[in-house]
Amino acid sequence: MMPLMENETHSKILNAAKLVFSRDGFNGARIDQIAKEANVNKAMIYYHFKSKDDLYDAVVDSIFAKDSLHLIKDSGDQDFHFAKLERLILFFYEKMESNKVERCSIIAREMVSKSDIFIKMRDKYWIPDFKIIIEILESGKEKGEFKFSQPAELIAFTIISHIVFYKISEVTYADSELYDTLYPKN
Amino acid sequence: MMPLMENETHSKILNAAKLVFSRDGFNGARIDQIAKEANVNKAMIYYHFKSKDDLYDAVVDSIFAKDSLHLIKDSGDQDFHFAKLERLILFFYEKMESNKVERCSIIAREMVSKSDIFIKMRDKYWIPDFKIIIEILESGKEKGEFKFSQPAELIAFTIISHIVFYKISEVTYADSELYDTLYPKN
DNA sequence: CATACATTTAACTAAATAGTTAATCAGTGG
DNA sequence: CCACTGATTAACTATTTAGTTAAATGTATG
Repeated sequence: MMPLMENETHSKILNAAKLVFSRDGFNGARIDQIAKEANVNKAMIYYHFKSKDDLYDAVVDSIFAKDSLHLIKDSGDQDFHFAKLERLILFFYEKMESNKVERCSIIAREMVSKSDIFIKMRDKYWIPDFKIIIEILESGKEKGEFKFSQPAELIAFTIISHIVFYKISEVTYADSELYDTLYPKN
Repeated sequence: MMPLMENETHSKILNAAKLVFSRDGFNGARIDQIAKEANVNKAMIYYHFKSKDDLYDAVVDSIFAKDSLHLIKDSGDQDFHFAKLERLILFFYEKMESNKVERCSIIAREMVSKSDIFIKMRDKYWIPDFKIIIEILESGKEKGEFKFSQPAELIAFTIISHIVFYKISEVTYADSELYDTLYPKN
């Protein structure tokens, strides 16, 4: 069979790795366990990926790389900053929804580590999203559509961090007595 | 020398363990490294603690056990719920400030794990704090001092989560270009 | 079929790491 | 000064774990 869509084994490994890394963290994750859950011989992991680090890197990229706010920054009506901001917030919320558990687990753990991967995530994925929100807040303020006296960075931070923490907590408080009240729809 | 204050070696180990566990996470932390940073022979760790898990447990307790909101719940003026809430929020903020890096690192990592320790932290330390805030919000609403239509749980969650995430992010964005704007005083 | 190339496997290695042990040291009381 | 107790050490063990290898198995192509 020709490699029609990237590669069957490759994606089986990547999917299992997503689950195991997000469940157990990088240091807690076991290559043998990933192989087992991918239903694949361990050596296949090293056939497709250089190392455990490399595999983790691929997992992080597959979760974060494809949904920067840049993708929709310039779509839709450009005149109304409120609608623009609303669209970005909704997009960001929905991106946190997709792969929620994997994404949130990795974010939470990486936020407080100082690994190379963390630096990459922060500077390559998070800060650019931050800046897009900041940009819209500031240009909306210039046009008189928004009014605020705090730095735009702080407003942007408040918006983003609230969504992120709300989603991380959804993972945290699942099975607890508060869950149903905090997350009524689920 | 008599063991005048708990034990010299014991607390040297505990302090080093706090640093190492919070920096590297439970699975990333090395007993040898803790021994090294505590300036203590490795076997001393097993003389004072049953296992790595037991040591981690002690670390978590030493960071979280001593500052429940219960401690100040009934202090001060009991008539004005706004002042009461303000006092609790301030206390909570200050408790997040003390041992900030260790506390936040452990919280962030434990939030998305499902370990026994996590369940203990959530049910023994976090949810009780939640409930104290909820209680005050509700009794303040009854007396007509507060007005809100959302469930009190959600308001309490919003208050607490914002402080927690703000502090976790302080650890996250240290050394980044956004740090000075988000955390101007430091 | 035969050659080449990609994929897969079981068995192996080397290093790391949590935990143990048996011996030693230092102080205290009789 | 001897016996006892708690504290401390260096050396050791058993296991786990990331990573390797060499051989086997397809799979396509001339």
